[in-house]
Amino acid sequence: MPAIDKSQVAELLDEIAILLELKGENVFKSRAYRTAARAIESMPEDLARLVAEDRLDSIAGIGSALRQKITELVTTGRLPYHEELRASFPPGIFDLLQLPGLGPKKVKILHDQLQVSDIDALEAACQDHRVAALAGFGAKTEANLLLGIDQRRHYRGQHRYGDVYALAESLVDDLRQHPDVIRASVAGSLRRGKEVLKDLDLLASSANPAAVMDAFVALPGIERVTNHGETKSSVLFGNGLQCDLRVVSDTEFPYALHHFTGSKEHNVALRQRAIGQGKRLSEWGLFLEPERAKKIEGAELPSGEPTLIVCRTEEEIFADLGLQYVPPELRENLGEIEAAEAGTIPRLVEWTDLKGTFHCHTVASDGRHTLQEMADAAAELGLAYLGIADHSKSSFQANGLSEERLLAQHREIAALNASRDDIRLFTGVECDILKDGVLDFPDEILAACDYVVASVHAGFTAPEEEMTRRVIRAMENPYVTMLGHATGRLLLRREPYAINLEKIIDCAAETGTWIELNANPYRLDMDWRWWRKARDRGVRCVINPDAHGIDDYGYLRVGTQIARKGWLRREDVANTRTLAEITALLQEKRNRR
DNA sequence: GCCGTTTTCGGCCCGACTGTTTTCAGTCG
Repeated sequence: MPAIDKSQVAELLDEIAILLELKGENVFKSRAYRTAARAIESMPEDLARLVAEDRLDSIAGIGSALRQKITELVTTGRLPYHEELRASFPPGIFDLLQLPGLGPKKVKILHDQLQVSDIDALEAACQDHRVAALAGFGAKTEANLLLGIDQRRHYRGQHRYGDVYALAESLVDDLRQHPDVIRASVAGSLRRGKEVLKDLDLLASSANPAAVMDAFVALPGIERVTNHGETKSSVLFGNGLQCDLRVVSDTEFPYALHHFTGSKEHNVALRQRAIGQGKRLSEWGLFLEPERAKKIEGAELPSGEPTLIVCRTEEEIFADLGLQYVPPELRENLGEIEAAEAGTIPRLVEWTDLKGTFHCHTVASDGRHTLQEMADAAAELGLAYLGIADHSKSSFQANGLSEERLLAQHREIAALNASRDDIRLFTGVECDILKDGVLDFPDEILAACDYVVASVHAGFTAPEEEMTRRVIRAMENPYVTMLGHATGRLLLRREPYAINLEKIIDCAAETGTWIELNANPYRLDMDWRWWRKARDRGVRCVINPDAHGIDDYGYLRVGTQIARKGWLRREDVANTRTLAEITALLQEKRNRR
């Protein structure tokens, strides 16, 4: 039996918490399970050892009942208590909880009174107006639920970049290990760094495609093979992600890679350019077409059959077309071809350019790791500085810090800084922007921080004008260094709140406030479509992981690709600066008042 | 279900917002 790990235990405890809520149990009981889940997840010790030595209840939040259950789970791999709880509800009930406006209480009512056990049943009940007739529900709730169901359908079949790229990399690695594979790469929208994808496209070159295909469809983790051909196969993973692999000859590889990377709009524009030069570009090659060439004024008149213009790489394809190389992230036909022609494609920021980062949480608010652990992991990653930013007091749900706790954390940080020289910690706070744009802490507290992230965490439904005014007012506070997750969106889960980004960018330019590129894969906020404009207005970007644990530093890579997609260069991103430079930059921002 | 105790019970995290209600429950952050 494989050992069950901490995160699996935590996940199971969280599920028990949900089931208890659905049962209508004491809310503090379910909260106790959640607390225990967080405690297990974030404790440094080895779980199996703690169980073996019967020291579980030395952990705060774990008493005798949870000690017994966790011990049973870890030693036997099973927990009948959980299995019985789960068996008392239909599996579709968890989907219902995902709908906005539905919590455990209402789901319980729907389940008990209308026998609604999944999304489809809920939709039918709403359409029959059986839901509105229930006590505590009404016409508006019914309409909102239908809207939520609709939105969910719209999201179905789409995947977040952050949920896909690790799988994609391991698949490409697997392909490269195969003796018959010459070259392999991710293609499609993932390679372009799109924040949301419909499927995953892979490409390989080989002289023996059938062998590569056979190996591909047999890779672990594949749930179903939907297509298994000589040059193209499609498989389905457990999370519903479809993955296509195409295999071509190595000669065709660069053309195919360019073609399957897209975007369609970019490809169309590039093909038109080829035509203008008497050439033809497709997934199979770049050809010189004598018939086309003849029509071009002043062109030499070659004769005979179309001939392949041999390109070993994508770079050579662009070069033959008289263009600078266009990185995949820019291939959206949003001006990249014109820029490549003019030679003005910038050197885009790379994730190895990042020297440090900001906006990281600790156990002081809702993070999973201590200050020390967060610092150690960041140092190990090679970061020279780390900005801490736990929640401010209004974020009760996230255990936001009071003034006193914040200042205590500052002392802790000062002590850590004094004791080590491998990394420098900056004191900071993720300060809530309250209803009218007032910040959650007075200026003297903000002034005591090395930097401040200002974020909206409540009142999402305000009209655009009000929200914009609110955020602008916060940004006008000279102690605010950067704006956190500018639109509050959660990809494939929650739409952004209404806000006028044009005005926010203008305000950032005027006040020198940085705008965060929140690299959390659910957020990737501000959206890449706005960054080029922001950059041109002189607005500084800062790529932050919004880390709630040491594993979240990996988001920085995702965030950097989104920054690239927004045409950002190293100099546009504040945290590419060295420690000395960033220290000066923070000071410079403060001095603007 | 945990915790702490002036210890074996009683408190446990707060407040805005929404939609349902005429005073509040549920959801969300």
